[in-house]
Amino acid sequence: MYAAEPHSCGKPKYYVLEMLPYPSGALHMGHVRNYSIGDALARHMWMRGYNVMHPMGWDAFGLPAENAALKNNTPPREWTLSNIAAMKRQFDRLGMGFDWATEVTTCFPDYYKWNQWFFLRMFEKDLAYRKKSKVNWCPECATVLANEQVIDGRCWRHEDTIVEQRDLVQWFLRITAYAQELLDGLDKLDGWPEKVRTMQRNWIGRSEGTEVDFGVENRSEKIRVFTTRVDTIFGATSVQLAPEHPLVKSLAEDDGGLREQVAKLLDEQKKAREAGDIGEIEKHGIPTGKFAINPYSGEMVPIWVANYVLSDYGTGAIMSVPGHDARDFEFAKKYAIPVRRVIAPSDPSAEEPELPYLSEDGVLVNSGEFNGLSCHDAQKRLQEVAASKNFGEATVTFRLKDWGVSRQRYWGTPIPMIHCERDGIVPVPYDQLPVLLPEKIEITQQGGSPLARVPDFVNVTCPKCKGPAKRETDTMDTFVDSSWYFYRYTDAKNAVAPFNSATVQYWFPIDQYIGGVEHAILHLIYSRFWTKVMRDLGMITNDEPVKRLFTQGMVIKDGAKMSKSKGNVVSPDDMVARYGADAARMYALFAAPPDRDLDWQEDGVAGVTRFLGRVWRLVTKYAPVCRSAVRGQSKTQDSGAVALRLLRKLHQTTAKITQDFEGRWHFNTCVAAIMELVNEIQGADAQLAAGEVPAPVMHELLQTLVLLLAPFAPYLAAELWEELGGEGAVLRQPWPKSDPELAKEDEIEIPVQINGKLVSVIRVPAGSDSKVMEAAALEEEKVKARIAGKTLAKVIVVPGRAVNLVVR
RNA sequence: GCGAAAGUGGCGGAAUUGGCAGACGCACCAGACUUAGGAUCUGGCGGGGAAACCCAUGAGGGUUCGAGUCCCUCCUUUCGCACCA
Repeated sequence: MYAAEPHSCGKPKYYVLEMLPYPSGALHMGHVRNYSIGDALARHMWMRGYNVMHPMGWDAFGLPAENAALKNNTPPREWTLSNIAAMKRQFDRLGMGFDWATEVTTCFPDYYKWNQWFFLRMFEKDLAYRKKSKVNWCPECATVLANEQVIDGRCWRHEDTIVEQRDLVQWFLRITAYAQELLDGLDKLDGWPEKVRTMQRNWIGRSEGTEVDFGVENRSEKIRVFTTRVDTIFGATSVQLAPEHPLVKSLAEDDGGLREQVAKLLDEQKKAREAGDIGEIEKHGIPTGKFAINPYSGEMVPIWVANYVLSDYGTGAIMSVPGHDARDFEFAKKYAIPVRRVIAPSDPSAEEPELPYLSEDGVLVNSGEFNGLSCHDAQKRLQEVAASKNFGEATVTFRLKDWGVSRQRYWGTPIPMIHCERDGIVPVPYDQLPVLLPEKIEITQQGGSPLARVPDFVNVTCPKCKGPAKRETDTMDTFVDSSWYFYRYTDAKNAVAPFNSATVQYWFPIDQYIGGVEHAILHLIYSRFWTKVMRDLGMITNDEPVKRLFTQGMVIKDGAKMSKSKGNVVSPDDMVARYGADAARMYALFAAPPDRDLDWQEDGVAGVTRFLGRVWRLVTKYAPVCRSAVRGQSKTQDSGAVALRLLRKLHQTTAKITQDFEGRWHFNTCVAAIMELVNEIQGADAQLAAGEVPAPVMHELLQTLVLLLAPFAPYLAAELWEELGGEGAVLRQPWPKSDPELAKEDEIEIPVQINGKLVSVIRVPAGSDSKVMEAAALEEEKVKARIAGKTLAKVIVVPGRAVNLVVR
């Protein structure tokens, strides 16, 4: 019933997707909200006649399975699969219309085989590589984390655990190769929230500038600095090195005192990082006693080591220009380093602004042959000089780093690589994929990957030399799994390729993706990267995976995020048991607009249950009348005022909801509109009971009501559809159309203001022109009384809206 | 510190473009039905006032015939970024 149809079905396609859950064992309210939104949209689009893909799967690898294994002595696979089964039952109880035929479970070899396949392809393209590097280590996870998984110096899963820095050899994916394209692509993603695009822009962190080599007095080394303001280089009065800069190490070799002080600086830096406030660190520095040579001026400036210079941004060294940089100014004041003006206002008669002068609006002074150039021109000119004299160049620096994907854990995709003493790193041949994750192994949280202690797994034959070799024992970051899972849905059973390209081309890009904003720079940047890689491998033609992204708000309770420690967790199962799935879903849509946080109030759910009960009683009461309606019988001919009024409300409601699905997505007001409609029908109960509304009208009223309800309360809609004698499944019915003629009011209420203050309300025929409205307003008793004896200075009439009388 | 979003009854929230502030729901109050009601139905429900009316959308100013909505200043909350050179 929920399956997508073949491409040849002739219908337009619509791919609606919600982020797949981690199989923790139970859905939470955030899930209920997320999937209620997606499911309502899928059902609506289905009824609108689209070929809808609405799949679901499981992000099934990850550390919690290992923790559970340790705790309960259950193998991760078993734990994961039983969780999936339990959560699937929850989904079914909630009535979520997923197509389970295309279910994807990332911990199954038929899926992770393709992670390995992609890894090998990336290795061939030099997009996967191994290097020793400073990496983030979470002691709690006992594994490495990607930069994106470190938040304020803490682990994204353990917010109390400080991430350590370790030097390790790790596998990386070269996401930086796409940094510029990932950035440029954001401009075109106008279906994405601006917030998410901004977050990604900040994360990518593009910065244009210049790299310049400073010489070092009496040494052959150079200090390469990165600056965005090379135009201020004549104002550089010192050079500042990061404590971990290689030159610092070499200077400290024959200077024990320096070594000690640098160690202190490093320690401060580390502590600040751990406290999550590197921005607040008190600036500290040590003069090395050595001098650097400004390549433009030949000037000698002291070399310092400073705790605020980061080794992993830019070149790990900066030129310090206190006259034109706030931070350098602060530092220079503290250590009595000279401050020099090198930028003056363009207007020579203007007063010289106080230092530090940070603006780029000005001309160079005290800058030798470059005096008089504007900042902008000077930057260009200085870059040209540096390039021609071979001591520097224009560069672009990104904050984005390559994606470290090695994890020293068991429950993940094995990295398909072999270490051979003779041949080095040898990829596993494609025909030997998948590298299966061994089962029945002992899991511990210490001493590296658990896989390293499985001899059958580790010891292999080198594919090249056939000699003994060792398998890579790290597994992949689980964000690899979720970087391309939505492509697999389109062709989930494919045994010879990750997917069929033509099928993907039909379905992609995803028309609507729905999930939490917490993945704004994790999953959502990785999957954009993966899409670009697959495109460059010739597998797909789209540049971006997702056309429209929607980030729903959080579900909170009593003003706080639901959490076990706060004891304010509401269980979906409990809600379904007590109020029903329809009520729980509908409340999740009704209580707040989808993009805002939602405060879960149980009384509110009870209210929705009451409402659904009213609908049930109303529809079943008049179902016999509806069933007696003769097909094709005229609806409006012999209808009285009540019938026409109800039909009008019905068609207005239909128009409102239809319009909302097309973009605004204020489902809270859609539910409210349905409630209003029901209130109006119910308010006419006496007339209905007296038979004043003809059967064909009752038929249209109630059938349409049920259809409007179908995306929001699927169970009730299905049952009532049957009650009304409707044929086929509700989801197979065409979405109701609003007839503008029937929806039109014939008389409208117009507020009448005097000097902008509301005085009265008049009723005029719809479409009345200004003259008619003005006349009617002036005729109104209250208005008459108010303007008696005064001068009518001006009359403002907004047709169909308002009348305002300006009197003196 | 920088950037973004938000601030409306006792509560969640309505108010496409400036045009009746408080839709819809919750809670509460009153009534009906009832042996009973945590069921159902009907009505009320921003504040002041007997009423006519007046006041009210975080605070203060402005634009306008008219401002919850647009502009300026400030306050508060949430989120993101933060020695990024």
